[in-house]
Amino acid sequence: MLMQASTRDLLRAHPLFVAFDDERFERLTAAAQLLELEAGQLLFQRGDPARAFFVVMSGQIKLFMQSRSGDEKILALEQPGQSFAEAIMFMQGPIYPVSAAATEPTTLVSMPVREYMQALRDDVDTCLRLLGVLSQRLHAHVQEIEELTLESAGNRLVHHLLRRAATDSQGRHRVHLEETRQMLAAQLAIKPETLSRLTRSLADAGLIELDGRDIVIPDRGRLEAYGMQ
Amino acid sequence: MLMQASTRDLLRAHPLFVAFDDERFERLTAAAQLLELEAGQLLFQRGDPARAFFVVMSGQIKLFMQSRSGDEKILALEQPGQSFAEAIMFMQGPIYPVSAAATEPTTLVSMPVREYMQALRDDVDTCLRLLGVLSQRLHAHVQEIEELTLESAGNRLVHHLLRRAATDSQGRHRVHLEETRQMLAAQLAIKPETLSRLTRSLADAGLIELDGRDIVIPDRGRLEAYGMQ
DNA sequence: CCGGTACCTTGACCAAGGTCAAGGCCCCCT
DNA sequence: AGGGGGCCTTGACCTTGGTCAAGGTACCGG
Repeated sequence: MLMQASTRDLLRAHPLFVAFDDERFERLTAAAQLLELEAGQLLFQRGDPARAFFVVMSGQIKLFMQSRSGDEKILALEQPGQSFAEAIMFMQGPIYPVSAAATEPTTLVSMPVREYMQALRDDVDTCLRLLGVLSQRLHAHVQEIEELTLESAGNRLVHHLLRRAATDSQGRHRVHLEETRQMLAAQLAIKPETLSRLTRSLADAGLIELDGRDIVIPDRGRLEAYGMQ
Repeated sequence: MLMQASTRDLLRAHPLFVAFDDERFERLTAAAQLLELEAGQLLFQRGDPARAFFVVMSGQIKLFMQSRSGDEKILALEQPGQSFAEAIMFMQGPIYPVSAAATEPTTLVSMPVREYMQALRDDVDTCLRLLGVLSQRLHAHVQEIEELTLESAGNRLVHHLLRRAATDSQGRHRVHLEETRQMLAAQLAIKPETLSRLTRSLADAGLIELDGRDIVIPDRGRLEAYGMQ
């Protein structure tokens, strides 16, 4: 694999590679491939035979599923430094269970399962890290199931905003939306129209302020209280 | 831990223990505890500090979550031979993310995380099996998220029935419900009233036949076709 | 055999969120 | 500056599934 130093460093620091010794890391990068995707390009589709997992180097990957009628649910947006589809290594029928596409020009490393599994067998430390990664993902999914079944669309939006909020230069809580509203709706499993109505009613109640691609939270405590009922 | 031979055999054969050598297995069973729960008894609650995971020996454990208003969603029903809550071993804040209760008189083995983790560190084979277990669970959850967001309640019921259907003595596809209708509803994340209406309309359409605690599927292909739209 | 209790079913009504259609806004492109 | 396209918003209406209340049914203990 041809690789810039920055790419190599990002991969080297990843939990699934950091514990390997240099020799094994070299062997793995030699087996890996560097992929470049254009905005919108499909990486794999649900049902495709799975022979590799991936680490994002730059750009963004959308993991999603589609209903027969074309509705889309976004399971995750993977950012630089994050890996995805590692779990397919341990499945009996190695098939991607969801689809993946780039949302913008994206570079990623494709790591073949065969080679990585060989390395894993000799490295308990990396096994344990991988267990940590999968456990975290499992927990996130359990939480998502909980919200989907027990919370209203409005509460899901509020929790999502609170989770993503960062403190800006003026010390205010703020969510910067890189993605379109449609994509945010697809993450929350609602329609864009509903998202629009929900943000409006939160704004009308003074719980959030809309500022272009940003959403400002003037009083975090008040929004949290609202999300609790 | 006091243990009958049958209990010991069931544990010995479990994926998370089968690969250990006898000495290590002895040390682990010595550290484990055998628990007896009555029907309805709570094992742990969401948020409790997590210091052990569990293997069901007999009976049944319900993993569930509750909304503030008391609605219940059942995440899984764990049967004899199945383990649960292993993932808490690898979480930063070791806390159970869901609640667990026995649905009937139940015996289970409580395995302390500390001891098991030590054993894991020396046994790549078991690490890999554990990765397999978690991957499968992850996949199941992804599928559940997909059904919750992209399928109607009716389709979820149909898929659930098709997944559980076994061939009976007359060669007919049949689902035997050990649980109450309310519990089935809580697994599907719908209300008992809705479940009742859905089974009725499937029965009226001749797609299923109700037979006490059993549901018979006279024509599997026809039900599958229905579930596809 | 009777009565109680919990579970299940049914009906009438309601609410959350989806659908469809129209219009507005923003941004890019020339 | 003008025009076009995609995105977002809004409004009117509809559908799905939930809510509430009233029976019905099955099983259990006496």
